[in-house]
Amino acid sequence: MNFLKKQENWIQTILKQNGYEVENVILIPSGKPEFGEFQYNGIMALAKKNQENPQELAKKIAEQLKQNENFEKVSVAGPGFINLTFSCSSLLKYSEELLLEENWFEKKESKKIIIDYGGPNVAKILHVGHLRSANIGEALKRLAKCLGHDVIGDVHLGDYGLQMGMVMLEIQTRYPNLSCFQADYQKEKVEDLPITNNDLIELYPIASKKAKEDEKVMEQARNITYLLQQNHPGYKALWRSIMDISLQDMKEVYEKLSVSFDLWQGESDAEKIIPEMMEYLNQKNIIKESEGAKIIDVALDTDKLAVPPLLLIKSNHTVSYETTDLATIWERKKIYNPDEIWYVVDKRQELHFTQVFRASKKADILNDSTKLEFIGFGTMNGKDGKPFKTRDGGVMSLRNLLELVKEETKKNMIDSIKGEEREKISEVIAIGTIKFADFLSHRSTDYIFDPEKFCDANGKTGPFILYSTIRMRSLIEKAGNKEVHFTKLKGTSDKKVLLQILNFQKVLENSFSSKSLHEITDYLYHLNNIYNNFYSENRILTENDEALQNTWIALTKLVFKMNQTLLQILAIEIPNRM
RNA sequence: GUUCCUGUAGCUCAGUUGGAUAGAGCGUUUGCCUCCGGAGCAAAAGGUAAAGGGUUCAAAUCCCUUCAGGAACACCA
Repeated sequence: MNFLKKQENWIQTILKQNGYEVENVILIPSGKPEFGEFQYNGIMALAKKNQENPQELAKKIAEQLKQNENFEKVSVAGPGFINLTFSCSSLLKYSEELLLEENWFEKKESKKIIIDYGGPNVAKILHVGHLRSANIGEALKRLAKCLGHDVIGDVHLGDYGLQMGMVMLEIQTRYPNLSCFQADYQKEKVEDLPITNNDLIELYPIASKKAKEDEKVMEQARNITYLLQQNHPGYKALWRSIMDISLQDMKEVYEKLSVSFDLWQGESDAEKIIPEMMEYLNQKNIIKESEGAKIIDVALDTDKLAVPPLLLIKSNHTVSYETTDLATIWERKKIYNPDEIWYVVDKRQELHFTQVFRASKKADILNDSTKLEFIGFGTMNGKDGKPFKTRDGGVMSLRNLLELVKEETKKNMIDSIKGEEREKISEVIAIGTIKFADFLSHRSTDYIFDPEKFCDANGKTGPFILYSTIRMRSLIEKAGNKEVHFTKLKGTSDKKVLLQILNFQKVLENSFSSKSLHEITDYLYHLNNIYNNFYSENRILTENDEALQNTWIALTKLVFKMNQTLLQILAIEIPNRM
C-alpha cells in the first residue's frame, strides 16, 4: 500500500484508540521544512469539536506517534500542528518497492466510462479552441485507464446541423451543375466534387456570414439541412463526400497530437436512433408542442434561473443537437451500458448539457446507476479577454500553432540532430510544449492564450520535463546494466527526492477526482526540479561510496519511471534526444 | 434584466477537510561548467489578496455589501 496512506491510516487508528473518530487523516507536505517534512493539521479541528486544548491534545497524540519506527521525529508547533520527519530507512524501503514492483501504484474499482471529447465540426478548421477538448479528454482517458477503468473515447463529430446546410448551399451556389444537384441522383458519393479540405475551411465562414446577413439564404440553408436529415439522395451523397475530405484532415492532426478515439461517431449517427426514441418518448407522454416545435420540459421549481425546455424537433422539422445528444445517450446505454459518461466540452455549454441530462433522467432513458458528468473547460482568450483571434481577426489553426512552436523549438535543439530527424523531433517537442502549457492552469480557468508563451521552452514547460527525462535516461545508460538497490542516503537533496516521490499516488487520485491535469504538470515540474537540484549537487557516476552511488542510480531510475508514466498519461511523447 | 463564474507579484497562473512567514513560472538583478546533456542549479527583489464589513484561536478560502470583468439565458453547435 502507498506509504503515505499507510501512515495516515495508522494515525487514524491511534486517534480512534484515544476515542476520536475522524473521517480521514491527511498528511500534507510541510509548509515549514525547518519543522518537519509532512504535517497533520487535523488536531485543531478535533480539539475544537471536543472542546479540548489543542496544544495538549496534539502533544498527547504526538507522544504516541513516536512509537512508529517510520517517523524519525514527531513534534508539535504553534496552536497544534503535528510535524513529522520520516526515517531514511523507511523511505529507502518504500522506494525499493516502487522500483521493483510491477503494479507500483494502486488501481481503483473498475468502471465502464465513455468519454465524449474532441467534438470537432465537420467542414470547420481544427483551431486552437479545439485543443483543450482533445488534450484534456485524451489525458483523462489515459488517466482513467491507468487507474484501472474501462474507458471508451468517442470523438462525437458535429456533422449533422445547420452548418452542414450552410456549407452545402454555398457549394451549390458555386457549382450548381454538380451531378449531385441533378434530379434522380442516386450515387453514394459525389465523384465530380472539385473541393479540397482547404476549400471547405474557407467555405464555412463565407456561408455562415451570408446566412446571417440574409434571411432568405438562411431559409435555404435550413431547408437543405432538413432535406439532408430526410436522406435526400443528392445532399446525402454530397454530405458523405464532405465528411471524407474533412475527416481525413482531422485524423491527421489528431494523430500528430497523439489523440486517438475508439469511436468516430457523430451527431449524424443519432439519425437511426431518433425514430425509435421519439416513439418511446411519445409513449412516455412527455413531449409537448410549443411554437411549432416539439419540446421536453426540463425546468424545476428549484431553478434560480429558468432552464429552457429541451428542443427535440424545431419548427422547421429539423432536429437539434439536443436531440442528437439525447439519442446518443440512448444508444450508448443500449450498446455499452456505461457506469459513467463524461463530456469534455467548453464550459459555456453547461446549460445545454443540463437540459440533456435532465431529459434523459426524466424520460427514464437512464436511471441513477449511470452518472453523467459535465467536464467543462475554460476558454482560451486573447489579450483582450475575448476568445482568441489572430491579428487579422481569424482563428489560429492547430496546424499553424504547431508550425510556429516547431520553428521556435528548432532554435534550441543541438546541432548534431539534422534533416528528417530534426523535423520529427522538433514536432514531438513542439507538441509536448503545447500540451504542457495547455494543462498548466486549472481545467475550468479561462486563460490568456499567447503564442509567444506557448513557444517558451524555459522554466515550467514541456521541454524542461523532456530535457530532464532524457538526461536521466542518458545517465542510466552510462551507468550500465548492473542491479541497483536503495540502500543508503546522504540525507540531503537525495532525501528530498524520495519525499517528493511519496506524493505520486495522491497526485493521480486528486487529478482524477478533480478531472484536471494541472496537478500532474505541477507535480512533474516539482519532482524534476528537486531531482535536478540533487543532480547538480552530486556526481553520481564518479561517486566513491558504492552504496550511495547504487541508491542514486536507483533513484534516477525511479524518477525516470514516474516521468514516463505521467508523460504517457498526458499523451506527451519523449524524444530520444533533443 | 436574471443567474452563474472570476478578481492573488509587472505578466501568466497555483493554492490540498479554513492553518504557521500567501506559492510557482516568465520578466528583472546576481552567483554556479576541470565534472554524468547548462532547454540546468542556486539566490535576491517584487503582495493593503478588487474594496469594505462579519464569523473564527486562525480567512485568499466560509457569509454579507459594493465595484470591475466574463459567460449563459429554446428553433447555431
